[in-house]
Amino acid sequence: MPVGFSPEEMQRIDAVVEKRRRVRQGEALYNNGDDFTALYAIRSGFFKTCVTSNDGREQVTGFQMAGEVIGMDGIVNDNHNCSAVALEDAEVCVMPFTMIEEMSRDLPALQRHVHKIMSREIVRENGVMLLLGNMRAEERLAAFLLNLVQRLHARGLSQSELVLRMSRDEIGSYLGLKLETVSRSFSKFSEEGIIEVRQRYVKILAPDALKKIFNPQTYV
Amino acid sequence: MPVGFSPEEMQRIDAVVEKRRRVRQGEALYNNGDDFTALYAIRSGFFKTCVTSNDGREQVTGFQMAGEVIGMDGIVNDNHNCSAVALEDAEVCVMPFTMIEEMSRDLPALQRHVHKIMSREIVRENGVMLLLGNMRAEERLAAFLLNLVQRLHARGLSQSELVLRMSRDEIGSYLGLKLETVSRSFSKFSEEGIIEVRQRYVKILAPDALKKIFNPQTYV
DNA sequence: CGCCGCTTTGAGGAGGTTCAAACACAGTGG
DNA sequence: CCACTGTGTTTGAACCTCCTCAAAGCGGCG
Repeated sequence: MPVGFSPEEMQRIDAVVEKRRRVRQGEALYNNGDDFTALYAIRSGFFKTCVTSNDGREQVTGFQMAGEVIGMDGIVNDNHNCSAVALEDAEVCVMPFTMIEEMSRDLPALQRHVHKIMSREIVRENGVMLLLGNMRAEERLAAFLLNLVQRLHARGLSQSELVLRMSRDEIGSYLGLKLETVSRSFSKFSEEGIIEVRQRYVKILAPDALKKIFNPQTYV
Repeated sequence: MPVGFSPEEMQRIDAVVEKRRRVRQGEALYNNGDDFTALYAIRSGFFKTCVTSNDGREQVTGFQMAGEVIGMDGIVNDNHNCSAVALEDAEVCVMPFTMIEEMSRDLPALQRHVHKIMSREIVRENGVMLLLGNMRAEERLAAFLLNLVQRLHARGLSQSELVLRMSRDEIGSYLGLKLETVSRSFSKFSEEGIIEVRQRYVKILAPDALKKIFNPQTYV
């Protein structure tokens, strides 16, 4: 959330953010087609968002963690275009979008903040498109791990150890790979001593090797 | 642009939109890294937007035509995250973003409009991710052609004939395929009597067949 | 006409998928 | 306590799609 508001302003902002909602592991915060009413700020827990083609193929479009905002997909058509499912028990702030719009008319800093959040999502998706369109399996997985650990580190967690909240299948869906390919790539990294893997526990032993895989040119 | 404004409001909106800029074929409207100052509404012409990885791989993230707005990628970091290149001579409205923000504080309908445009872009990119992550070459190309012709049709052009503004290479980059694969898929469609192709001229002979390829399940 | 960029087409190869089986681990119940 | 089940993961082998490399074709323009 942005900073630099007066006490009264903070009070108004708090009002938007006061409503909470708990989502249990496996439950959806919202589903494709649901009416759009609010954006959600994740207070705790871990989500995946995914879209589905009408013949049933699913694409995970992102994994979101505490501090991130989801639901922007619903604004265009007043109903959600994707589903957000909790990968672990979670709590979110429900921020009614009409209130956000109302307030951001009075508070330029908030307005700018909202715009930045949406723009950040556009830029993130540009990056995923680059990954899906150009990278090979191991590059994708390296990029994924580096991104994940970097975000976790920004939240005070380790920059080398992590416990994946999602299955191989969900990683594969996000990266445009089959779960077997994800598993094989994990094994390969492990054999090469780059990471240590035991199920969902991952320890990054050689972050530079991962970065080199992700972006070969830089290190040649 | 939204509707339902009073005369004075329209006047203010016109002021935002009054500045024009011409971009010749092959020139960039903005480049990756450029300072972000404005959004651009395309008045005429055709653009591609693309991101580049630091080892030089390029991913076309979209093709944009008259009536569409580009530049939202620049809002987060106050500089552009991708490049927008004209594929044919083009003219855009330069809409300074500070003016957009200022005005949308006064005009809720404009504010909502801005939000929708950004949300639409997020949703569009979700769709591309689904395409890149799940579809095979011919499905991608079918989806691409159908999307293109639908957008052209919405602008009063034919719903069966079109002239591609982009090369096979650019189509391939957008679809996560090599140009040869794009070319082969075109040829395959042509052999099957689904389309007629001569270089960049394409005529869709059997739109239903294309739709069937794009989304097999629906027609089984 | 001859050059150049783009496109088409072919042949061979690589990376990822598919199918299948075995394994790990958590939870359940005898 | 341990076998039993179910879900998720790993690993192997065969296959397929798409990529790579190469050459020829097309079309526009000086």
